[in-house]
Amino acid sequence: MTKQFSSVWTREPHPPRQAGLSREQIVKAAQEILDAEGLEALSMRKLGAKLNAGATSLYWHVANKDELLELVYDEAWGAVRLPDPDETSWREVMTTFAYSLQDAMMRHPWMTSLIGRMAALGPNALRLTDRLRKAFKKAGFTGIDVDFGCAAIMSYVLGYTIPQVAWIKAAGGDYDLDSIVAAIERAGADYPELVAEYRDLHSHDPAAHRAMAFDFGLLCVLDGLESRLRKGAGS
Amino acid sequence: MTKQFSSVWTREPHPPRQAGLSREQIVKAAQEILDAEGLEALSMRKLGAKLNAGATSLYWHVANKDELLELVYDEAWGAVRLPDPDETSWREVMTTFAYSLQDAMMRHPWMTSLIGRMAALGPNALRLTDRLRKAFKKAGFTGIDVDFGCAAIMSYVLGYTIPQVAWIKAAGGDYDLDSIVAAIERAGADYPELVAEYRDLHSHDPAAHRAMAFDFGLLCVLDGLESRLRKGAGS
DNA sequence: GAGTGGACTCGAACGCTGTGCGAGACCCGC
DNA sequence: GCGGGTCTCGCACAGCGTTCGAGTCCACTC
Repeated sequence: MTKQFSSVWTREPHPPRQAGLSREQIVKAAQEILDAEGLEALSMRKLGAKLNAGATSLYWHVANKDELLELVYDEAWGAVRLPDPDETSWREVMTTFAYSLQDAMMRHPWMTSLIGRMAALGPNALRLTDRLRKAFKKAGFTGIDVDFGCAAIMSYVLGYTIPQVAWIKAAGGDYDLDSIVAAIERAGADYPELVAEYRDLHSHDPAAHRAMAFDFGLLCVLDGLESRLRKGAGS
Repeated sequence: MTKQFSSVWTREPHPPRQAGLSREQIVKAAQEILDAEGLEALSMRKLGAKLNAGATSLYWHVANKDELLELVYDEAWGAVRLPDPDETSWREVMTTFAYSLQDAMMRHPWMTSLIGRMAALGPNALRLTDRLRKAFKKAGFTGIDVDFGCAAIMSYVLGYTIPQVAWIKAAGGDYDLDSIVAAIERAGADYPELVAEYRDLHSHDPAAHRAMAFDFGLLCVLDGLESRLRKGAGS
């Protein structure tokens, strides 16, 4: 940023405190650091510096780092889409939801580290579960089966994506297939068959393979849910 | 610890170096700390103290803390059971595997924090995936469906258990239902319906509910897999 | 205009972390 | 006795989250 001729003497009334610090601003900056550099790179000092503020100033707006993480975490949950079940078929709603959730986790890899550490109890997360439950009810599930259904599809998507993201991280962040395969080869000398199949598997487009594998399991879950729906048990 | 009359002069030949430090010993002690106090409580200094050694002595046997965590992590994977597919039905093998994996994660809650952070490439983890693949082949899956099947069941179990463990942690480690419900009530004032259902849901035995929900999703996945097996596609 | 009180910022400091470094201790084969 | 490899560890460094208390600024009231 080029500086005009202006100094302490000629500046406008309120330049340093430009609207001050706000909670939303802090959360937004934190998310940017997290997305760009990962969970371990986020420190209060760095975050303060990014906002042209002292590290300890943040503690006026946020109780501590954990609370800050909860805020960013819930913000990320807010990006997950779940179509209106009144306008779309049940399976389509769930499919869109599943892909949207996976997408959010891929775009914010730090989420996967938080899922195992703190419960998602923020307003966005609650809104999402509420809407997910409504979608299941709309589809015809009743009683405790609503819970079970929500848990089933949620579990699958999380469980598929979390290790996936861990692998991407382990490979250096850019899904470098060669290094993954190399690591497996180095570690798995005792299982030549497994190594060979892995190598064969990943010689094709990895993104396409990932999408197919995700879809396969998703269809399994949805088929399983649908057959239970048709049996119409309802605890 | 009370000290006998003994000093530098009267001690026996090799008292301090009592068999020295070993990698296995370190990993074992680390696992004990992790199980008892959680991931964040593990520090190199504390681990050294537990072994009556200096913190930096550990670095002779282990490259750094991350490598140490990989070792303990893989050790935990080694505890997961997968029955011999020659002696048991396919679905039973998978069910036992699923419950054993869930059990391992429940007993070592720190695992859930590591799954999203590092890939499971240790010998125990590789052996397990190798055996899982063999079980799927034995069941009749072929080609790429073997991978897809492994991913599907693995994903479901991980995805179900990881948030579950996070909730237990959030509730203070002892699955204190009241505090979970209270937290939801506090956070979810906008979704009275959801809160009411949660409260109703958890008023019964939580462990039983957890088992039922887990089983429900597991059956969905297994049914979905089985129907695909019968169709006998095989990419 | 002077004064007061709340909102907000921030530098210094504390106790903690992982880890590099170099000095030392111990034991074995010469 | 004497290297030399194996192993231990105290010191130090940079960084962390967080507390505390002093200080700045703004809006308001006399």
